[in-house]
Amino acid sequence: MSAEAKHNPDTCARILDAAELLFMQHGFEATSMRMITSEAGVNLAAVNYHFGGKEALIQDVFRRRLTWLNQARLQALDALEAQAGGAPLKPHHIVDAFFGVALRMAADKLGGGYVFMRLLGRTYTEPTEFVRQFLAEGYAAVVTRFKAALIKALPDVPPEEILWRFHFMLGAMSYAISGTDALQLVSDTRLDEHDPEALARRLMPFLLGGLRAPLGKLPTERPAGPAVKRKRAPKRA
Amino acid sequence: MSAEAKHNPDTCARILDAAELLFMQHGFEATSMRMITSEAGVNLAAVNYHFGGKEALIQDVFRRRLTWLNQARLQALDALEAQAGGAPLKPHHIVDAFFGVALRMAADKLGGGYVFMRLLGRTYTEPTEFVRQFLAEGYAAVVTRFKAALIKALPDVPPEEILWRFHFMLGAMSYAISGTDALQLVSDTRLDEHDPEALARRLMPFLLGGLRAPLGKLPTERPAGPAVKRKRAPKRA
DNA sequence: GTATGATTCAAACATCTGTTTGAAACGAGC
DNA sequence: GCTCGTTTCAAACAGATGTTTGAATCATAC
Repeated sequence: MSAEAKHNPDTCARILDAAELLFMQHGFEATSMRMITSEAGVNLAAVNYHFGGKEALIQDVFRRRLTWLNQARLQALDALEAQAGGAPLKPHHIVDAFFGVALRMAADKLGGGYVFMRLLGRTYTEPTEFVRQFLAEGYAAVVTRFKAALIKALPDVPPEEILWRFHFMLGAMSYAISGTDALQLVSDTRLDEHDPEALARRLMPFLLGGLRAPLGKLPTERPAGPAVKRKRAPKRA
Repeated sequence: MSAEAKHNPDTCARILDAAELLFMQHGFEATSMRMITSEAGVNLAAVNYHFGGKEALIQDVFRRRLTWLNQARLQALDALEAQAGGAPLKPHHIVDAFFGVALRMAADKLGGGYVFMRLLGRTYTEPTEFVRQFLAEGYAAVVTRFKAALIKALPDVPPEEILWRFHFMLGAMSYAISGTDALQLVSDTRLDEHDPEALARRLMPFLLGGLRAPLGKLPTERPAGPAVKRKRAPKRA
């Protein structure tokens, strides 16, 4: 049961906080119940008592913040569309409604939004089957709405291309939030950029630049037909 | 020992292939020795005999392909710089030397490059401590070289910004390769785009668009200090 | 043939995993 | 005082984990 009705709310919250942090740091499988309960300062059996098991705990960790995040995104989009009154939105605003909201949530270090967004970022590429399906349900409505808005806002970009670029943007944001840990992997200069404003100021132009980039050229050769490989098309040389 | 000298090379290769695949699918912690050895069709003790343990196996899984990948990247950059003869390279070519090489490796489905690139993509955000340090060593030289080339090629973008955008590009590529699995999470329309040429044609423009995007405006207040912003160069509306 | 070293194999190692249990402690209502 | 439902707790559960062991098998050289 999701931390309401009966159940000690303090114990539940402590478990959720500890699990969120440890899942972010070590992943689901590498985080044991004993790590969680000892970090939370509760008895080992508490997780099974309050949540029912490890899988249910994982889902509640996401549920606690993901519903809020996606609702905030939809509300931001609603506000934009209401203000525009039928006219296509500016890509800049759409991107901000989706990614800006997430970045501002990640800015909330004390409230735990920061930890959660990092957890969410790494969960995209580490999809345990039941977690993937769980995430898919929560995201279906949001992605549909934003995809439609982007298609309307970018009539020059084919819809299929927009979906891919959406995907690429998710990747860039995920890395942006995972942030310095992965960056120091890639560079000796440690960039302690945990200022969310600055991060948004870096990421947003990148996302928009990629989203509105001119389309890639089709391969010049291959004139017609389903990829019949002819003798050996001589390239320039 | 890294699959050379003594040791049955067939057994070692089968273990590496199985481990690579299972690590990509389930992650390191969730993949047991018994899964690996049974998938490879070898005895349970074979991993410890040939590699010394699970951690050493993980490192060899990466070593097998990562050194080749990064050397190919450096060679591509070498060729570009030799051809340019001191002149700054075109960003398009630098990006292709780094990400294009990776995408072409990912295109090698039969040779295992595809599985490996997906594994590598998800490993960035799932950094077990010892794996992170291991990756950092392999990447240090490459990133240094490419960062320098990009700084030279993009004099308008501050070096720090370039490093971040490098990071964002890594994220986008990681998601691009993790590809459809995460995308179907985000959309009902299944995009079976496993054609690497098409993927590169989608990703490259996105990366370049992000890399060359105009800088984000500083917060409007904060008048003085470094980076004095002059009036505001008006672009086309 | 035998001898030697590398490789495989089944079995067991201690330790950790998620979960369950039943009794103890708690807190409010009366 | 007592009772009742909720919550905590230490202990144990069966099963899986990575690793080790010592004998069996193999290949090769003599």
